[in-house]
Amino acid sequence: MHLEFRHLRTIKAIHEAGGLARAADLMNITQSALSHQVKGLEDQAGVELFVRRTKPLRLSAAGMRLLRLAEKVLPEIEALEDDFRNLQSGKAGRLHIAIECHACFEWLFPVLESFRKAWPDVDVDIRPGLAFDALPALKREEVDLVVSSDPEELDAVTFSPLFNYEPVFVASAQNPLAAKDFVVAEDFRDQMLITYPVDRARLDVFSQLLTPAKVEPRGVRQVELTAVILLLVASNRGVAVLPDWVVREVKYHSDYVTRPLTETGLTRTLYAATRDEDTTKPFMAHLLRLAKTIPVKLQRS
Amino acid sequence: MHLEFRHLRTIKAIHEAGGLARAADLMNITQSALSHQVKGLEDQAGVELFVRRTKPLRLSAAGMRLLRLAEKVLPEIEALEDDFRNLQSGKAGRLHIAIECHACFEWLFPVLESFRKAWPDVDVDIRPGLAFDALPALKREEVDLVVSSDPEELDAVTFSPLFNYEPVFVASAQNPLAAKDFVVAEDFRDQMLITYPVDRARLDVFSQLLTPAKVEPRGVRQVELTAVILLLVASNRGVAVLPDWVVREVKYHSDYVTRPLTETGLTRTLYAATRDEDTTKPFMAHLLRLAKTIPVKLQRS
DNA sequence: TGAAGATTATGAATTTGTCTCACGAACCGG
DNA sequence: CCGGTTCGTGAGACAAATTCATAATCTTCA
Repeated sequence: MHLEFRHLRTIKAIHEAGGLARAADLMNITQSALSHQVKGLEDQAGVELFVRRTKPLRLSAAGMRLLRLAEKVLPEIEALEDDFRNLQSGKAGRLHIAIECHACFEWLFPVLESFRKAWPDVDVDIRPGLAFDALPALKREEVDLVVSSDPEELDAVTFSPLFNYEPVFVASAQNPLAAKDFVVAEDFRDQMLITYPVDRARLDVFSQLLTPAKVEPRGVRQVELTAVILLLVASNRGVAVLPDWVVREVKYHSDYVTRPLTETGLTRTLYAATRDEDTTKPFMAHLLRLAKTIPVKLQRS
Repeated sequence: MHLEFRHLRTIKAIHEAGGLARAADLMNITQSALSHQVKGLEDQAGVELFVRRTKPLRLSAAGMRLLRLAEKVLPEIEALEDDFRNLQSGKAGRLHIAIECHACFEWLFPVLESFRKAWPDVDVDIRPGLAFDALPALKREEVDLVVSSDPEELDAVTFSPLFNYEPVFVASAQNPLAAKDFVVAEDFRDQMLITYPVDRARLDVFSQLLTPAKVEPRGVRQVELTAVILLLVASNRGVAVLPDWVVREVKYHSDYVTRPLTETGLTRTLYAATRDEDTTKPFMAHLLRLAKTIPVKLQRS
């Protein structure tokens, strides 16, 4: 059986117009074409779709069954076409975000909340589990935006700077290092370092400090949640290096102190990587704008 | 946009096969054909359905949207084709019944209950409101079976006899006519006659007795429900003529008596009228068989 | 009942659209 | 870099849908 949407539209039109001839008008098609079409359909289905006893053609029981299908399916198609129109006009789209930096949830959520209100038809999602290979995934269109602090020269990909942050040293007030005004690489040698469970290359403390200085801490413990890291630090089970905004967000824990890394402190920049084609899209531009302003406001409050 | 089922199947196949070439195999079609098809679809939709950056073609966001439609719609079509197959094989069908005889509900319900168990895919219904014109409605396929006690010679329609019944006179034990062994037309002249609210031609008491004898009762009162008719009769507010099976069904009311009409009693036959084409269908044959046996059993019990 | 008007059916010709074939281009893994 | 794989493209073959012209029915109304 070779049913097609055309047939569904035909059935619906004949039902609504109450006859073949009027339906043909409605569809800007010849009455003859409809007659042929109906005949072909009935042949293929092996079922009489219309009562031919009466002259203004009427649907039979089987025809009614088909009509019900049509009334269920045709609106679905219109919805799809609507969605596609939105996609074309840039009102809708997909915005799947990969974050390399593990702590970015903290400022990203407020940004996305604000974004969703403005662009309800954009499919927003955060894709965890591709901390590695996030940029290849971007090129493959598996994700549409990558948050990273390591920009690369990449074809067809733009890195937009979002905001600066400072990775800061966090330790218990009981920790001897709390006495120092700032800490340096060597200070980590006899410390237990608590980090997010990601590759060392993605951790500022290693990429910016320890690896260049060839310093290995006494031990490294990987912990998933920021709150738990701070808990462990506060009870002097180890030290950590976290972006300043993270520490500020949960400053009500007063059992730990923060110190700059190196005398001057480190400054890093967070970037959003997007495909060139997407970067100009209205909703993407809007998101980038939000991601530049909202985190800064959060830090001030 | 000219979406067709073909496209939905294509999208689904490409997704499942993970590539154009394999999908083409799956659909017994050339890879080239699929390429053309996809291109045409994308042109019409104005949306990229696939990510072409990667070599084994993958669905884009818009493609996924289309895939979701496909997965929703395609099963619906299969369900329809299933239904049509059942219609063809005679497992399914429509059985809308028009009853001219107002009291037939009494035996018809048990019949239909039994029938539905055997033919769950047949759409059974009783269509009230066409006591008149039931036979034209049958020819127009608005209904599929008419229960009537007045067979006619009609082209393309078969009248199958179901069972015999006897219209009997019912009156209060207080009514003087209760003293008679049987009643005749003249006896009605000074009685209040209670009938169903239908045309006189459809009432046995008129068509078989009073109209031929040109007798008019003192008055006629029309009442919808059998139980109410018997209630009124029992309290001697009038007399009635009902099919014997009806009276037997509710015999626990002992305040009324029944008497034959005329010395020998009347015998009538109930018929089922069906379109010739339907009469041979298995489910219709089954229903007719049930309608011949079940009412008889009911009368005996 | 018969004629006019409306509605559907049919066959041949035409147009439209889809598929195949053959080939080329791009990509992947070793 | 090269064979193998996958996708894209254009031309021609083929199938299917539509139109045109006309016939066959049915409905209505006088």
